[in-house]
Amino acid sequence: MPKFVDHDTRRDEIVGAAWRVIQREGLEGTTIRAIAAEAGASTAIVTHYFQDKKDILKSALRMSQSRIARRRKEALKGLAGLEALEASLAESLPLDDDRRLELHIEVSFWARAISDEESATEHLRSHDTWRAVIASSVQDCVELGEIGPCDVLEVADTLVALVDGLGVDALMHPERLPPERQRLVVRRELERLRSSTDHNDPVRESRHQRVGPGPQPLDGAG
Amino acid sequence: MPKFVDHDTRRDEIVGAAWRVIQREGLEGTTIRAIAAEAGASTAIVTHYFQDKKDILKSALRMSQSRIARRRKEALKGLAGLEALEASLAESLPLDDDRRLELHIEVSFWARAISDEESATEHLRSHDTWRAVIASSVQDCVELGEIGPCDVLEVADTLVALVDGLGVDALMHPERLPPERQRLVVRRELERLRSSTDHNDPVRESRHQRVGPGPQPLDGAG
Amino acid sequence: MPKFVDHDTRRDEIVGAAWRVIQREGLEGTTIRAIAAEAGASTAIVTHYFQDKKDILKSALRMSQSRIARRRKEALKGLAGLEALEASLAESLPLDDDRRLELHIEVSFWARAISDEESATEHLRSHDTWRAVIASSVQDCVELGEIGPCDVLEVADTLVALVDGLGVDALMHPERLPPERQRLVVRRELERLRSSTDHNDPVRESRHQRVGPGPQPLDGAG
Amino acid sequence: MPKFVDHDTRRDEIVGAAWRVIQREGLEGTTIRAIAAEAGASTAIVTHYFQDKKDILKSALRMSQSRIARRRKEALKGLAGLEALEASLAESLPLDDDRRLELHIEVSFWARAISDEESATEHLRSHDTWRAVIASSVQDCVELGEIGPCDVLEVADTLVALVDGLGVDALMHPERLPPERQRLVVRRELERLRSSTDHNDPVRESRHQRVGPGPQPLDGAG
DNA sequence: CATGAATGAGTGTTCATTCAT
DNA sequence: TATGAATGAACACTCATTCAT
Repeated sequence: MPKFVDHDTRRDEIVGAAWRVIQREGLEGTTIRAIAAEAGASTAIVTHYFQDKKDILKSALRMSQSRIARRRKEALKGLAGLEALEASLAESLPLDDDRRLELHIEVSFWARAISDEESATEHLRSHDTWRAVIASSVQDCVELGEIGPCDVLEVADTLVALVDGLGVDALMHPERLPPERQRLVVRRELERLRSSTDHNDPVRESRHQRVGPGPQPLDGAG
Repeated sequence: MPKFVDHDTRRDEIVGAAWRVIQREGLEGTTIRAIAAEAGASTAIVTHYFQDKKDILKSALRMSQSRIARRRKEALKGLAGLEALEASLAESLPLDDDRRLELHIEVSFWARAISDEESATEHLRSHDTWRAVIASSVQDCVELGEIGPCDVLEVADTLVALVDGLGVDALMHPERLPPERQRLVVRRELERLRSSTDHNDPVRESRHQRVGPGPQPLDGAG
Repeated sequence: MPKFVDHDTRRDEIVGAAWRVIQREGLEGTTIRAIAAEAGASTAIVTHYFQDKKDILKSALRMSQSRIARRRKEALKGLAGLEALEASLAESLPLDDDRRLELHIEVSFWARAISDEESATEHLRSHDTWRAVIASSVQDCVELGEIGPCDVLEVADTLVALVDGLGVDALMHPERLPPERQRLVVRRELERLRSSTDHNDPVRESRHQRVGPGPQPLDGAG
Repeated sequence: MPKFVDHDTRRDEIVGAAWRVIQREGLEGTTIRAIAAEAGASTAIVTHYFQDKKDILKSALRMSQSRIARRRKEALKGLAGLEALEASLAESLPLDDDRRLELHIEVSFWARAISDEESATEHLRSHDTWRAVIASSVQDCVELGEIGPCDVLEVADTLVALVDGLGVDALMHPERLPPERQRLVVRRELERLRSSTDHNDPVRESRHQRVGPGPQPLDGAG
């Protein structure tokens, strides 16, 4: 007659505890003991639900990544073009406590992803997905004519990098980069993206020819 | 008289060893023992030259920061406007092994700066300086007429965030963002910055007279 | 359910091991490693049952103090007057191996109690109790008429000091002060105490009726 | 051309520094570094003037012992009998800062003398000398008729133990046993010694009218 | 399912000591 | 004579992990 405990629920509780510890103590200061204490359980229960410490941390990271990914997807619903793009980018910024927590977890694993091959692969998996989403969203803007023809992947790399950097800067110095400031930076970037391309293109409807190696998106020669 | 050893030189050697260990093992895996071994010395030598572990790590970070800062300053020499701005931004990117190492060290301390107040202050010190340098460089571009009037600080925040994000992305996924790709992203961002603002400035030709070597640093299209 | 181990028993075992190490190696030579080895366990077990080293040592001292206190109390049972006093004092002397061990532990902390405020307070707590017991016992002798009226607290200070000094002298030089010698010193001190005061008490015979087992505890002269 | 430094003077300075460190930090907390710092010299100089740490500590103890011994001897000058005895005993009590310091040093080595054979021998050397001095002084009192015939060595053991215990008690709890209290305890002890014996001396009646009836307290021979 | 007991490896740090100058 | 450099051993303590219950 086992206790009525949902295995997955218990796991999620522990991952949640791990999140809070990581946020409070940093990844280095995160110990199984601390996670157990935060979850109000014994030390051994953590290794009961997870293989080992690595396993908990990986789970914590993955849950963070999947939550952010879900948010981004949901942010796109009902929107299109630049509006959708901006909404999606905003989901990766630490605009409120929830997103701050999730992003903090992610950033905590960045250093690891630089040194460690396995962590790098893990990170690439999620990062590539995001990059593809952004690229697709940019492509959508182009097709809608909101921005002129351009190297979509390069723009995606730019936006991803901008939001990554903006996010970590805001986490480190929230008073310098409060939510409104972050939004402004992203909005202006998108405005520049638009104005730097579309004003050169009076006949932009026809523009969709753009594809392939394409014209010179940057020097506005087109 | 004591043994002939230059105190500062020895300290630098140890900091160098610390760098290599941080790069190889990550900040968490960096132990005094490992640093000592890397420096080819005994454990106790580290606490002979440094107060404690915190002291070594702080020294390692500061040396990294000051080297990057020096590079940025030197990159500006003899240049002006967008050319100078681009050169300075490039110095913060992991374009070669030296810069990769230095940036890796910096990024390793980011997570710490989010959780820990003291680390945050330490980071802010160096980050603010950089932001000011970039802002001043942007202002220079405006005055030169290379870009139109704009919110200089906001643009600085954007560029700093972009380079921060681009740097860490490139460190994590060097094959995805090789040096040339990084340069391209930055160049295009500056390009957009120019084209999105200067068309609002009909009198820019006159202003361009002020400039030194060349008005169109990026594509020379004119 | 966890392993069947009695927590307190295990703690006592470790304290016992600590005692033996302190006796053998001295307080300075007492390391957690040595205690663990003496207890036949791993190093970490000590910090499993105790907060830290300070905690073990404090426990070791307190157990020693409480054992001695218990002995003193038991020694008084069924006795009164000088007989009781002598018995109680004797319990603080290193007359056999058990008492030698316990006293050795106590003396080991004396130096600490001189320098360190906290240790001093800790020592005072136990020392005051003892002094009060002795004073009360002396008072009893006075009331029984075995010794004449006197400054009871001063006599208590004297006896406590004598036994403290005699104990440590005997621990350092057991061959010079074997058990019989220690007993003799105490007995003669009490003898002097009696003979130097009781001539002032002409009515002491009548009072002696009150006493229990025997009125002339020391020489039985009546 | 060597510096003009008197070897012995320098040694004494270091020993003095060691004293202060022992008093402040306790014997366990006394490190060569701390002694060197206290003496305002480098670490290596300590091992230059002394073989090793043991050597410094031994020297510190011996200097303390010899100072106390010299004091005791000087205290006897011009005095005789009980007066001399009391003066000599007083020199072993922590009645002022100097004596407190010296006694503190001594007591710090007691625990060591219990465990360690060599320290015990070292202590015995000085303790025996003192005991002999006291015994001789007691003998002097007997011969002067100030106290009656008695077991001189036993009385010496008593007085030595009393002063040892009183000294350490006063060091641990100076507010409980201020100088005056210590003197009182010793004086009363000597008074009891006198009054409990001298009435047995029929040839001294004139001197001690006041004595009572009392039997011979110790041998009960009557 | 859950837990306290127990461990061994490893942490930063301190120490007395030796060495070259 | 004097000193900083350098070391290796030892310290208390923490950790992730395993085991028996």
